[in-house]
Amino acid sequence: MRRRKEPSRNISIVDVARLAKVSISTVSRVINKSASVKEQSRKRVLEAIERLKYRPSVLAQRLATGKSNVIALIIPRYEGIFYSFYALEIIRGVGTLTAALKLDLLLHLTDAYTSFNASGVGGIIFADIIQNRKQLEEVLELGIPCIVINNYVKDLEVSCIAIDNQKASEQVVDYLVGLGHRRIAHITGDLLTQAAQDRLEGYTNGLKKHNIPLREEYILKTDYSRGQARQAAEKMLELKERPTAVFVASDSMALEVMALAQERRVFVPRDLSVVGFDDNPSGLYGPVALTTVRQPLVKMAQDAVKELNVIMNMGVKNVPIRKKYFPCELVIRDSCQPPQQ
Amino acid sequence: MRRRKEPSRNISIVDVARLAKVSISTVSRVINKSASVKEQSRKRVLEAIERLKYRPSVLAQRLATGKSNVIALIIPRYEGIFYSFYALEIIRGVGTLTAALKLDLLLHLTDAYTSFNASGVGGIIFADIIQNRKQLEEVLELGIPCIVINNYVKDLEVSCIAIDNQKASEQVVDYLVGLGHRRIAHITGDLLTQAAQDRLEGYTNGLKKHNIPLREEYILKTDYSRGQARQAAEKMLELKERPTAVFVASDSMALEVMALAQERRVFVPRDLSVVGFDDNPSGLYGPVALTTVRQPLVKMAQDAVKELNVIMNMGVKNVPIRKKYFPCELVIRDSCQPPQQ
DNA sequence: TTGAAAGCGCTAACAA
DNA sequence: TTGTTAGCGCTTTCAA
Repeated sequence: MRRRKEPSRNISIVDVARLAKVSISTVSRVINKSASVKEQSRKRVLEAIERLKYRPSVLAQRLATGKSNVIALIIPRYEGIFYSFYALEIIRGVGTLTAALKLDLLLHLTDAYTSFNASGVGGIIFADIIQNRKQLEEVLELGIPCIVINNYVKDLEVSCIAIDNQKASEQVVDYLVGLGHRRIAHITGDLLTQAAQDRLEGYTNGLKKHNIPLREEYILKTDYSRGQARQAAEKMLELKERPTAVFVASDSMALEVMALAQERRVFVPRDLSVVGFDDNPSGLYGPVALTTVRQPLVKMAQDAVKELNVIMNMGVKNVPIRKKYFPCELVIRDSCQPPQQ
Repeated sequence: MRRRKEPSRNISIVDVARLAKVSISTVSRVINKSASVKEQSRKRVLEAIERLKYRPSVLAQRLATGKSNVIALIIPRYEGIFYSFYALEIIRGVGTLTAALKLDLLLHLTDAYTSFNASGVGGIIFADIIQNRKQLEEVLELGIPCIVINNYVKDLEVSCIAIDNQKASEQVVDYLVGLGHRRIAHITGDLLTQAAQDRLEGYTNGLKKHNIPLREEYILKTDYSRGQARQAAEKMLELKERPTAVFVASDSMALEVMALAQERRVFVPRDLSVVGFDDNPSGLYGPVALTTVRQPLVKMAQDAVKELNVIMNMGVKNVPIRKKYFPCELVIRDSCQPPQQ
């Protein structure tokens, strides 16, 4: 496996020093713009660097300074994560901001078990915690700067930024009840995720608030996949007392529900009102534009990078732990109307 | 900026050696499962590692071996890259396979200019080359293992894997002509990308093959964004001699075109046949399922990782350069029919 | 303003 | 089977 070094050694700081006729310390100084260097030597060094096409080894720099500008984004890899709008939005938010801050981004898709070697990483963003709590605990124990997004972690000393799914879901119920609905179903996401749990809780709280009794058969559980959404919808449409409205835990599932309804000649919104979650642009191009909840995923991700960067610069112990919620917004389009009598 | 090392030194191989009462070489040996170590010492080392919660520094390992298991995925950051189905599919393909091969994935979104410091990286995948050819050339010059996807680079000594956009586009024209269409328009993607160029070329070749004269006004240029797609569609629908079919360079743009057509009471497929490109699942949930071209993006990306891994293990000079095309597949759904007379 | 030298944490050749 | 030691390429004291 391991080969000997290629005959052509990499050019290093030593070569530059030799060519510029200075010591390596001086070269280091000009690279880092630290300390003062005589203009003349500086110029010679710069020239040498140019001529040799020298690039400092970030590895060696990190080893020597003990500082790394790499941040790792850890995304739990559950079934279908990659079909989710969610993942891309997070990557987008983190990706743009790390680039802007000149940080390197290590993308790590993890299952629950593989342990992640965080050495060499300056900070970590956990995009949700699903079955990988142990990883988080390990990182905290090592004192590596770290922040959790999309999961409001109550029982650990770690900063986190989450979406207020519960409140948003309550508002969805408020809205539907406001339209006159009483038979409101909920197709959940994967209840291993906090988001799905919170949406379910918001739904039940919402009903409670309006004195609408909870019905077991109106709660249909899925894993966020389109396949299960379809099954759930089938079950739902076959109920003797069919709901007049359904709140679906993601837009892509809501689209599947609408597609199935159409096949079954159940018309949205006339016969069935549908609300999704995500504000996925796909929701715009169907026969009926989907009413949904917009969550500021990109902003949340960017905020996380900003905050993490602060922690990395100030030191874990010098930044207070902060836990916050970002609000969502109900986006009303065409998929809901008052129920037919 | 630079702080002194925290008082609590990281635990290193030395600590483990001390605790296990062996030399650091022995510790290194058990970490790497290299050479043979007496079972007894091995056990002591393992225990020490456990007790100290020791994790080898990947930085130091890489520096010492000169080998890195990090591969960088460089994605050109043009407007809207992150809204593209393309980017996520690539990340998905690369992400899953790097995980499987136990490689770390560095995600780098680049504009044309920022130079990427490749030191510390074992290999690089360029996801398309748009305005960043210089980066590629630099990497090649440094002799870093590298592979380009989604761009068939003819004039550089580098392996590449691309989609056969041209052939696929010709087939689209064949199909439309086969249905009886002669007035076929094309809404292009960003012509800075090779994919968009090739699709345009396939379109023109297809027409030529069927002796259909090319019409300037039937070629509408965009940057792949939905906004420009809408503008292009508006222009197209206002032509005196309106096309009966349009081949759109991406599904998301095709959806926008269909949405606009509907607003204008131009019915798809009756009044206008539409073909997209990507096989984006969003195409399935509209009023009319979109006929499109399926491109094996994920496979291509995975193949790239495999190939890159080989290069990384064998050495750049010991692996022949290979350039290949992956074929596409026309997926016929409901958005096309013979033209009305 | 500069250079020598001691790390940073690890691997691997060599000797024992 | 083990330990000693010389790197890997850089930063950073310390002394000059």
